[in-house]
Amino acid sequence: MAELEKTYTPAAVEAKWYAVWEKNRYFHADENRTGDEPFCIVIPPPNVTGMLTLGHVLNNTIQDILARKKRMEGRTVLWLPGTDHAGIATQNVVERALLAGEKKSRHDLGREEFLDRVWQWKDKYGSTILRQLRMLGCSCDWERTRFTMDEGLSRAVTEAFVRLYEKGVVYRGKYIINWCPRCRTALSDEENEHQEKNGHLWHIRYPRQDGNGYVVVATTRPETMLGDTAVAVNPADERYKGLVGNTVVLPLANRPIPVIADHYVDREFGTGCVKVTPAHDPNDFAMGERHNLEKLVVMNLDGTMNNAVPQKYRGMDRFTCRKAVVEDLNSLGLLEKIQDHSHAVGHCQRCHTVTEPFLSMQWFVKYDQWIQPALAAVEKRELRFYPERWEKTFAHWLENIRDWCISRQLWWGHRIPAWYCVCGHIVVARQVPTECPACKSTDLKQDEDVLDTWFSSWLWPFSTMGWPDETATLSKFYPTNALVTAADIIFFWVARMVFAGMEFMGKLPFSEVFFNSIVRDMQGRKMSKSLGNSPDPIEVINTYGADALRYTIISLAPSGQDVHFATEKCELGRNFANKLWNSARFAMMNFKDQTITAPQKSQLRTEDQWMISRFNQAVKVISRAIDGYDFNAALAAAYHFTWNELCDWYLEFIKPRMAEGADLASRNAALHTLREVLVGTVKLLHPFMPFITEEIYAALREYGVEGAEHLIVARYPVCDDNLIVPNIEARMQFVQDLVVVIRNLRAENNIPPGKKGDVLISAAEEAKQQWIMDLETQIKFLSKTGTLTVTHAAAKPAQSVSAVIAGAEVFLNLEGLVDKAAERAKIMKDLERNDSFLKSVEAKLANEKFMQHASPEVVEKERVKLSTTREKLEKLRANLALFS
RNA sequence: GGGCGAUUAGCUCAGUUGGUUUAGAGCACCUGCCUUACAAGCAGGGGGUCACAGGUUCGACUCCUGUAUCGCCCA
Repeated sequence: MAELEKTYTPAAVEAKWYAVWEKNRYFHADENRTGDEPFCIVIPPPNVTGMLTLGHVLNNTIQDILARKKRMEGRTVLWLPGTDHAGIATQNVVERALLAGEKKSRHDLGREEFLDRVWQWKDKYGSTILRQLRMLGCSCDWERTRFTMDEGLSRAVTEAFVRLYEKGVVYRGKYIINWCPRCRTALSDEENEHQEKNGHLWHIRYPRQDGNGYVVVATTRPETMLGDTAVAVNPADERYKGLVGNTVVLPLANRPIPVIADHYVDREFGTGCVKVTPAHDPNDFAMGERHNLEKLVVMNLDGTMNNAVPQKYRGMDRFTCRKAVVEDLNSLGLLEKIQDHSHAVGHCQRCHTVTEPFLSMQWFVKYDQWIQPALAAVEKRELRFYPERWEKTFAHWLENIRDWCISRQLWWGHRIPAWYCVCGHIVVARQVPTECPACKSTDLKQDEDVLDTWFSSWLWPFSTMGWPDETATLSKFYPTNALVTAADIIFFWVARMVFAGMEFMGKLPFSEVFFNSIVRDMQGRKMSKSLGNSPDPIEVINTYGADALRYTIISLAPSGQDVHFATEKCELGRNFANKLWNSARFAMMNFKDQTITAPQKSQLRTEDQWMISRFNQAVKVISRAIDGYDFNAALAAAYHFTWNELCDWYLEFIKPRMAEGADLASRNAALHTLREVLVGTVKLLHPFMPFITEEIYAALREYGVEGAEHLIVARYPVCDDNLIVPNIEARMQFVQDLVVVIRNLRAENNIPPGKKGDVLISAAEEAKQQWIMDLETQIKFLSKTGTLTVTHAAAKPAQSVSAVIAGAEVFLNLEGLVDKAAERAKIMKDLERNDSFLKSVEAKLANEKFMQHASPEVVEKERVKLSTTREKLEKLRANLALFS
């Protein structure tokens, strides 16, 4: 028979059970199973180069909680795992390693050789994070692990691209994009992160060509003036009425440029007169289109100035050039003033270099056709977000997006399936074309660029299931049920998956999206490598156990708020695991002495019925909370049930029935109740703490527990409302109050722990007297009482202290040790408290408006308060009299 | 500049349609306990004018308006 160690040690237990689960293929979702309701989640694929972070721990623990609960409810659960090739990030990592190791750049190796190296890297480190997820206990269907650059998923990417190109949704064009001069690639608007920077606003004089003075323009980026092709004012601006149509001479470059009028110009900004640089600013680009301005690119791809600028500035870095331009303008007397100015500057999400708006030929995805359907889906509640407020953010973004720039000047990624013919024709095709359909030439060159990583991720919910083929997996599991992710990728990923799902599958990819918290340190700072405030989850698991980490991070994560995490906090989880462990240990120490049989209902004592009632209540609360994505509340309820109700009260209550010589039928009833509730408890806790619960379940099975061999596939408890008995709960509550009040009296009067007390209880109601007698032994045991006397209406014995609860008065005999002054002070305090409470209740009931407006239930509650408080006060006054 | 969130005990947070609350929990703190499940524990205790100012209401931590501080998102 199983015997448990005194403290729970996670390491061996965790490895053992994970192996058992995998061996039994419990994680595997059978796409051919019929007659059940499937449940599916796709993992937000971590970067293939990544290591597990606490953010992953939280995100995946939540997914595992859902997966395990639904699995225990008998559904076929598919939690589909995999990794993302993370174009820029991965390429950067390998490039850095290459530079550090062999002092070579990717260009030294060449495209093919470099890609070989990336694949080698992926093969070597790519499964690290998936292995780490196993250590966390994640019940993913590993047999279906996918990678965004797999053959199948690559085929899906090509298919999506070609279809959208054929519909005109994917197009190629020359527009302003965000350019990272360090990564030397275009970025999407989402990858361009705005940061508030303290900069300057330079006011520059542009002399009029007619020699009639000058106009003053204000700019935050003076170096771009070298690419100006106009100056613009608002047509309604009286100050510049006569200026429009004139020509000014662009300083330094000495080029004549026109003054134009455009409604876009903000009269309030700077001087109300702006420089126009169509090749280096999105708004100026639009103006350039409207006015047919030349679009003059003045920079190279690395952020240095190109040959379109005067000799002096060529080859200068853009920021060096900014200084030079300002100095030169100043020495020419053309710098009117410099103002401090704070503004948002775009930075590369990956390397944090300041990005440059840049005119460039790129591939784009048109968003228009999906915006209204996506908004409608949210509107109609077909797509729900938790917490709900993200729906607003989502809608706001949808209403303000620009087309998606999807081409990247990288090597690592899906190469764009477009070929250019010498004749100028573009072939977009699923297969490598052999000849140009226009001119039959075989001289075709494939586009050098790759696609944005998100162009593969947005297909994830169905590309992982075999799309574009019509597979059994797709038909069973698509659409998925829930998506659990971090809110920082709501635009990158969530929104685009919604688009792709509608476009390619004709159905939303999921109906519910839960956004988990961001994990921060105790000071509220984001976890980061450079701050060194980011604990390694694997070390945490090794120290405290995976269950403890899972427990801790869920209990710390309030829904909708950030988590403040510190490694030591895992003591929470470890302590709870140990508590659970010991409750099982206690149970089994008693199980081994007696064969447990199902008791008659009449053999169940009050505390047994109470425990069953509380358990069913817990089932209801916990199950609902999980289904409502309120994991924090679910776990708090599970904690409270396990620790405070099962351990603190029930286990203590039945101890007298465990003693030698106790009635065996009663003992059996307690053991049976305990066993069933304990099994139920580990079932409730299994989604949160899979390992320890599986271990306890295995041990319990040796004492006659029926059901599945392993907890992971056992049936999740269902609340039986008939077993929730308010009368039993009220009875127990009364007895608990009694025990607490006696303990208080003992503590207040410094009764030594070893000394038993004599207690007299006065209870007017017959029923309450019976409640007490029914549980006399337990009350005595828990309150260290020697003799317990219950009467209808007792006068306070001399040399005793007293306390009043609803429905009873308790006297503890002190054998002449009463400290009269202290006792009086205590009673006075109690009197005052109750008296002020009584007054507030009386005031309410005397208030006509309250009686008019308040519901009958509320009024009744107040009446009950009134009578119980009056009764208490009466007793307290009587007792006080005895001490004066 | 626009939007969203937060502000409750020393710390981290609950408080779900306004009245079961004289505002709760965990940690920390204080007192007493190795009571044969657990000292990673047990029993008891102290500690909060619910950020501030108005308003609605018979009644506000809860609803409304404004202010302050902090954080996030978007431009």
